[in-house]
Amino acid sequence: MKYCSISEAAAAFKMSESMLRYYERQGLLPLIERDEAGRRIFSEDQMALLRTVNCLKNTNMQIKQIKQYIDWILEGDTTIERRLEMMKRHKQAVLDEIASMTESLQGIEDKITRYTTSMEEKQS
Amino acid sequence: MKYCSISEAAAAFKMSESMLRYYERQGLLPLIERDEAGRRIFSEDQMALLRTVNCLKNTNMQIKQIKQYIDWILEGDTTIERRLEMMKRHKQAVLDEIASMTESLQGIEDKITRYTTSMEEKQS
DNA sequence: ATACGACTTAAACCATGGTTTAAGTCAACA
DNA sequence: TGTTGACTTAAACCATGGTTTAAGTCGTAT
Repeated sequence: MKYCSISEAAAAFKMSESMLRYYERQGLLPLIERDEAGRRIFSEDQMALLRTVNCLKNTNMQIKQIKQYIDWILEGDTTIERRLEMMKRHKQAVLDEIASMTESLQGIEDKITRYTTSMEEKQS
Repeated sequence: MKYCSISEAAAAFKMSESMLRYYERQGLLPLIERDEAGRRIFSEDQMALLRTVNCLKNTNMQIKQIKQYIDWILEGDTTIERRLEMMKRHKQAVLDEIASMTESLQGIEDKITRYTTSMEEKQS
């Protein structure tokens, strides 16, 4: 069982150390162990949890909602149905957001086309 | 030439009226005309500009950067190259973000699979 | 021995992107 | 005529998601 320091965990997920401390404070990373000197040590389980938190954060889930999810994990198997429902809802929210961005992307591509044409005309 | 009131413009883009006033204050909607009573009236040109601002905002461009873009539009054709460059960069940023979200989505789908299996086992 | 780097804490601070409030103007309708 | 509803302004307020600061504790390399 290998343990990571906070700097290693931060590097692994391209987060700042203060972000990890902040997440712990917000209850997103419960049960993080400490070494004899009081320093955080991240077990493989904690790294797995951090990976999950990171997925949710990356897809714009709010801290409060991630905390709810973590709380349900801590509560045990009786909350699996609620967790499943949350993940299904979130999946849909992510798909909707991707669709919305993709649609707006078209507007941006239209600008690129117009400006490119305009530049070519200037050339000639 | 049809003009829209602020409430119509807000409804058209699913924004709040205060958001439109805020955007104008930030310089994202310059040159908005007023009627005799001092109320904002949105021309078709302004609606087109609002559509563009909305695309950029929807794809998470920051207000400051959108303002830069609008300022370049106001400056005239000499800024077309810069606008083109900005749109190209932004397009790439959007593609990157969509790719990142899509990757994280996989983690979410994995959870859904695990929880679904777990629920089925409980059933039996 | 000491100095350095990596860590700790709590609390203050910050940026971003709006929303809300209070006080006022105007047009139209009963 | 008066009151309702849609608008106006400037300024204050708010939530979110962190970052920064100050003061202190370790472990180790010189």
